Order: sequence, then C-alpha cells, then structure tokens
Amino acid sequence: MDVQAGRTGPGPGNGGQRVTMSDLARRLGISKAAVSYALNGQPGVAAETRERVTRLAAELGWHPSSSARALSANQTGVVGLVLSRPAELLTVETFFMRFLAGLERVLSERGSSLLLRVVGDRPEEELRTYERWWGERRIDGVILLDERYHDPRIAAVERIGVPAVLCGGPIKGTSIPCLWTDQAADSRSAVMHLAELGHRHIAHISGPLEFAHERGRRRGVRRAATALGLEVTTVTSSYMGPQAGEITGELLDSPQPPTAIIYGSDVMALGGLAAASQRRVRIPRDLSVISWDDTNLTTVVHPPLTALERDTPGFGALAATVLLDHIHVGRDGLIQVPPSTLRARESTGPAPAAG
Amino acid sequence: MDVQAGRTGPGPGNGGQRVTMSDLARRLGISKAAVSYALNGQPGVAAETRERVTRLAAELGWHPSSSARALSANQTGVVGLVLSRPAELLTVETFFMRFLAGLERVLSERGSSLLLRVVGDRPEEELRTYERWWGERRIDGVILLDERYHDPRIAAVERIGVPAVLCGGPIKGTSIPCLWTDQAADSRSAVMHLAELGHRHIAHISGPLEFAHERGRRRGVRRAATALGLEVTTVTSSYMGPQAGEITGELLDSPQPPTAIIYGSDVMALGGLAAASQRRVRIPRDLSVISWDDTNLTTVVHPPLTALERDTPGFGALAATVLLDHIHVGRDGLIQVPPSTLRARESTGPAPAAG
DNA sequence: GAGTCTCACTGAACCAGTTCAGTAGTCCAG
DNA sequence: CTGGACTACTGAACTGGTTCAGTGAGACTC
Repeated sequence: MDVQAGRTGPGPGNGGQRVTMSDLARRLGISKAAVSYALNGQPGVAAETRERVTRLAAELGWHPSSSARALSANQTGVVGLVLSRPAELLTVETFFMRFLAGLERVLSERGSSLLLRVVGDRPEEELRTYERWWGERRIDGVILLDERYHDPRIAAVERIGVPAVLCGGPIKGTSIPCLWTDQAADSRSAVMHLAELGHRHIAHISGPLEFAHERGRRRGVRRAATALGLEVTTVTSSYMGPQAGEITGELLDSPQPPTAIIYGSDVMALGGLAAASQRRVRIPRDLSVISWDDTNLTTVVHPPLTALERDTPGFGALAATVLLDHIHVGRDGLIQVPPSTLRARESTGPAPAAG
Repeated sequence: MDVQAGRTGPGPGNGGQRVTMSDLARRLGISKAAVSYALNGQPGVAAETRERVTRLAAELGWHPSSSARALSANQTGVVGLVLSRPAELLTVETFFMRFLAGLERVLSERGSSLLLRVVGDRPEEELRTYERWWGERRIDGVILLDERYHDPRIAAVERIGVPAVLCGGPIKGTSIPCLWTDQAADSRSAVMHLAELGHRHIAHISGPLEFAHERGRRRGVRRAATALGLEVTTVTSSYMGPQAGEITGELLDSPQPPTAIIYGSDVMALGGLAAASQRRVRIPRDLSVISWDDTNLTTVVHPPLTALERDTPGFGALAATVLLDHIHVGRDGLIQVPPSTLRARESTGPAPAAG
C-alpha cells in the first residue's frame, strides 16, 4: 500500500529527481561530510573541491531534504498562521489577502514558508492546531492575528512554548512581541476630519466587540469626539454589509440623526451607502461617510469613500520580520505599527446646515 | 549562533515538551519498535501494552515528529499552493479566500496541511517554487489555480514530477487530473436570462484573456447569443473596478448601446454601476447588469446584483479531494465542476422599449 | 514429548542530512 | 629531522521516526 502516484522510487535511472548528498559524495569519490561542508560554506574544504561539489549539485538539481535538515537542525524554516475568523468574514474581507502578500514577501526573501490553516470560528481548534504543529515540529513560530478581548491564545502559546508574535496588544506581563496599533491616534484623525467639516453629531458603527481592536477604536472615537465637544453615538454591528446598512437606517430614521458615520470596514460602509440611497439621503450633502479600511472598493463605488488608509501589506511584512527576528535572535518587546492616514475623498463634506 | 529564542533544548526537566518515541520506550521498558507498532495500530503488540503506550503518549503530550516521519515514509502530509496573481487582483477578489476555506476543510479532515506562497505576477517564480518544494520534499503535491492560456505550468510539473491537479482544462495529452468547468453552460444561463427579459443587444466585459476561463466564457457568451439571435459586444478589461467602469461608460455612450452587460466579476460590476450612476442611467430600467461571481458584495450594493452563483468553497474542497486521491490512490482523469446557477436579483429587468 | 505455529517483542538498518572526533599529509620552525 | 600547527579530509554518531528479520516463550497438534 501507499504506492505513490507519479512519484518515482529512489535510485538513479528514473526521472532524475530526488538526488541525495550521498549520491553526490559517491559520484565525486569523497565523503558525505565533505559534501555537506562544501555546500554549506563551512571551512575545511579545498576551494577546488567545493567548486566541484556545487557544480555537480546544480547539474543534478540537488535540493536539501527539508525533513532531514529539520531533523538534525531542529529548525523547519516554516511559519504557521491560523485563521479562525468566521466564514462570513473570510469571504468579505480583503484585509487578510493584503496582509498575506506583505507577510509572504518577507518570508520568501528570508527563505521561510507559510503553513496555513483555516478553521471556522472555532478558537479552540486554533489552539489545538498550534499545539499539534509545534509538537510535530512543523513550524518554528506562529503569528497571532485578530486579537480578541481577553485573548486565550497568549497564555496558550506561552504554555505550549511556541515562539509567537501578536498582531495587537500591548499585553502586560508577556514576553511575546506585540505589534501594537495606536487606535486612539487613528480615531482622532477620523473624528478631527469630521469636526473640521463642521459636524457636531457623529456616529461610529463598529465591528463585533470581541475583537480587541474594535474596542480600542470605539474608545478612541468616543474620547476624540468628547475632547472636541462633539456628540457621538456608537453602535456595534457584525461585519456583514446588510446589517451595517440596517443600523444605518435606524440611525437615519432617529429623531436626531448623526450627520456623519464612521464605519468599521469598507464593506460595512457599502451597506451604509445602500441604506442611505434607499432613503434618498445624499452623500455627502446629507450624510458624510468614512470607512476604516482603504481597499480598492473605496474607489469603485460612487461617491468614492473617504477612508483611513493603512499599509496592510507593510503590516504583514512587519509581522514576518518581527517573528523571524524573535525566532533567530530572540528579539522581544513592543513594536508600534505606523499609524493610518486619512484619505479624504468625496464621501465626506461640510455638515448640512442645522434644520 | 542559531540560538533559539523561547525554545528549550532537548532532554527532560525543562518545559516538558518535545517528547520522543525513545522517551516513551525507555519509560515503559520496551523497545522503540514496539512503541511504534502500538501507536500506529500495527499488529504484534498486546492489547494491554498498546493501552499503556497510548496512555503514556497522551499523558506526556507526545506528537510524532513530522520530519522524522517524512524522512522514512517519504510523505509529508503537506499540499502546496502558489498564488501568482497580480497584486491588484489579490487585494480585490474574494474568490481565493472562499476557495481556500473549502480546500482547507478537506485538507484538515484528511490530516493534511497547506503550504502557501504568494508571488507577485511572476509565473517563473511559481515554477521555481514548485521545483524547490518538491526537491526539498516539502510537499506531496500541488494545486494549479488560475489556468492561463497555453499554461506553461502543466509541462513544468510533469517534468519536475510533482503530483498536481489543474483547476481548469480540459487539457489534451496530460495525465494531470483536471477540474473542468463548463463555461459554455454558465454562459448560456446568463445569456438566456437576458434573452427571456427581451434584451436584443447585450455586452460582455470580460477579465484579461491570458486567463483560460475568460476565453472560455467569452466564447460561450458569443455562441449562446448568436444561437438566440442576439447582438453581442465583447470587451476585455482588467479586473479593476474603475477600468470596467470606464469601458461601461464607452459602451453606454456609443450610438447603439447594449441594454444589458455581463461583468466578469462582482468588483467589475460595481465599477459599471458607478459609471451608470454618474450618467444617470438607471438600473435595471435602462440597463441590466449581471455579475459572473456571487459574493457578499452583490447583496450589499443597491440594487442587489443578479449573479452567476457557484459553490467556490465546494470547488476548493473538490480540488483538495482530487489531489489527495491522486497522490494516494493514483486517481486520474477529468472531473467536472458543478455548473453555476443564475441568481436573479434586482439588477436585471425587462429590456427598455426600443427608442 | 517433539515439532510447529502464533504471539509479542527486540535489535538493527534505513531515511538524508549535520557535526564531532580523529587522521593522514604538508609545511615550517627550531 | 623532529615536533607542532594547519589543511583537507573521513568515519561514525546523531536527529526521530518506520520496518524488516529475527527470537524466545507459550499453546497447540499429532
């Protein structure tokens, strides 16, 4: 059993692949150890021998077996990432793909690979995956995305012993590096923009509060609005567009509707746009709209959305860099993610005259 | 050098992790081989011994080392996937995330993991990644996504010898299993829907023709329209919303504008909606709109988009199943993907009276 | 009661690398 | 011309599993 389809057995004479160091040693008439030293740039090999070895290796298409290397070096060159977002979120959000693009750029530059697992909305499955991956020596470390309120993963990865970085925090009393975003500053730039346009009553429709960043943003918006003397209404929604639209409708139908709404994501803002359009509320004349994420969607809709733009691929790249440094040189501590910048487009405008 | 941060050295007395089979054997006073047989359900072990072994393994948190296993079994339990989509596409499309969710469901059920690489729009890098992964024995097989016109990857994976499945095809003269989508049938159901509503001149704005499925769809739309006696205009666009919007504008401004447009994706359809709204063209009174993909976006915008719905997670699950079967039992051949179904919403309506 | 069979287990080889201790051979100093 | 240092290697052990060829003990057969 376990016959491999399309896979040739070991030994020469077949497709030609699957060359081992012993093959090289035999053909060159030297020992395996010499080949190893030559290929790894270790001293103790004559320049001419090294040259012969590397040439033959290239010629035969030799690649080091990752398993064998991992076995003796106790290093895999693989980084793990588990997505335990609810399915609805996965299908809607492009955050993850942009994060991934940046993450991968750094990983491939530094010779690492990414092991990915998508579990539904089952955090306990996420923890078990870390434990299994680390137990099976499949990974060198993990990246923790989507920090939750009182996130159990932090204690778990410390118990398991797997090196990790947290995209979130800061967390007190942990040795895990945290990539910390200043939600207060981002909130301020959005609220300030609306205040400058003359808005006196704004609303913030956030995503679910189980996510730590949503809490941070809600607090940031409240504080910034209070500091500027604005009235502020904060509501929580799922990440789904239709629900954000429904809440938008309720806000607009209330006796004292806000004149501007900040949405937790671009898709939520789209839902708001649809609700406004159904009520013949004009953007931005009657209502200003800001989206907390700047994706390509913001420029596809009409009017283009004012948004808080952050460098999500850069965030991914930073996460990869910090994790690899943590694994290899023990880098620790708190790293601040660059703040978002407000990109003003046509969905925000002067507050309507009070009526 | 190469000191591990947060990683404890081998041997007992530390964090407790990293138990090996030899540890189990020593503590139980039996041989490594007996432990192996016991844990793998092989015959030749007394039931009581097996029980003692499995209990101790669970107690000490033993996990098999994937490297050691891969080394002797020549199997890794890992499947590779490379995304060489252009960055613009990655950030916009949710196809991939939905595909991934289905893929992962099957992989995790069957004990496999996914190794992921995101390269930009560099197909040669994709091929080198396959070659390296296979050479390094990191993977058991790969999934080829986004079939291109005259795709060089098919010959490449056959040369390299890595088991693969192609999401596309059918391809003549290859042993690689193909997951084939009947683009002609999908095209027919979209065109038929418009014909039944009385449209006589329709347009199709497709994505780039380097993608094989875009060619298939274009041909399918043309044939279906011709068969039904409709006039059809086909235009090619990038996947970016604004460009699709621009093309929409040109079509609407032409002397004989179509009364319905089929878009290659939901984001492209959104671009079209924005262009129509700027020209005060009403949807669906003046123009009917169909999107080729049914994502959550189609129900967020106003009006909700009529779309060709296909089970993308199911597609991913099928790809995983076929690849694992190909690797383990040598399954081959052509597998047809279930066809899309047309989900009629409010963006399509009766053709306007000829003016 | 000798021969055979099965059961439960052991020892060793093997996968493909890394690494350490040792060893010829050369060179140079004293 | 001997001792020590250095170079360029070799052989073997080691990583943690799997697997094959034994092996001793007990049960069963005739």
